[in-house]
Amino acid sequence: MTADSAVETLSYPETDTVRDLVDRAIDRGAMVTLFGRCTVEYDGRAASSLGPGDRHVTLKPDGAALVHTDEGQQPVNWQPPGSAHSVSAADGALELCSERSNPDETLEISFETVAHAAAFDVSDPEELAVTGTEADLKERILEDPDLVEPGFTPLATERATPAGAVDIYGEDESGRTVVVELKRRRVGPDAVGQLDRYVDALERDLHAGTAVRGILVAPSVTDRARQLLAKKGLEFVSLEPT
Amino acid sequence: MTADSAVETLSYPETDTVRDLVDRAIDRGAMVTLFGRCTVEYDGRAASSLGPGDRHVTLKPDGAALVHTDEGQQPVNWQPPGSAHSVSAADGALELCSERSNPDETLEISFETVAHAAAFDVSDPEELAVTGTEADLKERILEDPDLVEPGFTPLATERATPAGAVDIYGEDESGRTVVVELKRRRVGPDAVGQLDRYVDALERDLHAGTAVRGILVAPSVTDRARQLLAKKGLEFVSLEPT
DNA sequence: GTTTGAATGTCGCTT
DNA sequence: AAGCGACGTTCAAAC
Repeated sequence: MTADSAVETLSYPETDTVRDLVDRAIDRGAMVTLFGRCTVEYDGRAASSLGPGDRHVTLKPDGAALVHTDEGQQPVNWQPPGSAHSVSAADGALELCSERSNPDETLEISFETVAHAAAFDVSDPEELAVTGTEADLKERILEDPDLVEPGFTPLATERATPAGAVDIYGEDESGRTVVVELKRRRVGPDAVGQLDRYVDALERDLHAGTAVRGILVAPSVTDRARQLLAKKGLEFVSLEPT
Repeated sequence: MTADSAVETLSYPETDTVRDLVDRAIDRGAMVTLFGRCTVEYDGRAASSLGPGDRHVTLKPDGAALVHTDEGQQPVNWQPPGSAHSVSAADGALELCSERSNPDETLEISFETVAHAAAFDVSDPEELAVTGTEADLKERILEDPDLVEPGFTPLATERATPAGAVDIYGEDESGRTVVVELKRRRVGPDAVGQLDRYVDALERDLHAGTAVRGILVAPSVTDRARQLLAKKGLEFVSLEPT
């Protein structure tokens, strides 16, 4: 791939010209970006309408489409990967359409003016390596179970219960069954509910009369979550991710 | 704004040239996009490392930063709005840095090659109008409460309880208190837990002995959620958003 | 394909 | 600032 072939750009192009560029780029699996004044209509899981304004549009070769304004981390409109992009020129306006099924969703972008268009031939062999996730926290506890409490012995991870898979399943110093739910950050009531369902499911699953301890491991909890923990007879251990 | 001033672009620029363009664009509140071979390091709530590859980078005037590969709807790396962008040229490589505090987070992008750079002056006065949301579902039920059940009378929305605000609070035909939790799509156990907390909180809040009915309104429920509903003595009404 | 829960979730609203 | 819940959440893994 030569430098010249990797990027194709147009500034304030004729509609037919940019249509051709976009069409060819989609065909060869390039990434397309457009900037200009446009309107956007979406219909699918919900429906939305966006009046005229300057936006940045990205069409990815995997079928994803993104419409970004000058504000916000999230696109104002989008289409998920797997959608089919198409382009046309009607009445001097550039029209982009991205459709998918299951669920049926359509995104239509109509450009009044295209200020800039570009096609990029992308090559990205690298995987993102993330640390500091819940999975990391789990590994840390498995290496040093005393972080939960002295004498804690992990017996299984992702142990199945009727209420779903438990993060860490084990027993305490005196042999009582312990369920540990991990969260990498401060938790609210939802996580307590999750832990409670696991404890409940295990108490039913095991022999009657078996008391199961539930321990929530997280950096901290909200007030409501703390109350809910107390009410449910569950415990909390404060532990920061590395 | 003239057509010529709205967009500035460079293809395979010298490092110093693109640094100046980016610097000026950040200063004047323009949106910047770059495409080229780069590495990305993030450190903050988590930490990540991304080896060399072709990516598309966006710097927004509100402080958001986005790094997109050729795949996926979500950026591979990013920085939220409110971050401070800076650019420098070191050893012939273009370096972008986006930092924020609270929490402290840093995103560093190092370009081996910049294939394309652009600065866009954005103007977007329009608000996005979305329909088909939970708020729409609520309005629909308030207009026609029989959708929940014949004889249902809404008394309040967002009624405060110790467990949070209830979507719709009302009473049934026979005067029993009813709590309605709305979901615009198929729900899992979390929504049942939420409804249960509201019912529980209201039964404590009202005079002792007052039975409170809890009704989950959603298109459908998962198996686990249905079991949890039954166990908690809660009800379910199937209702699709328009 | 459905279900489940994590996420650097993000976003908006209320306290 | 913190808490809480919605979101066209998206995403990946398990079933």
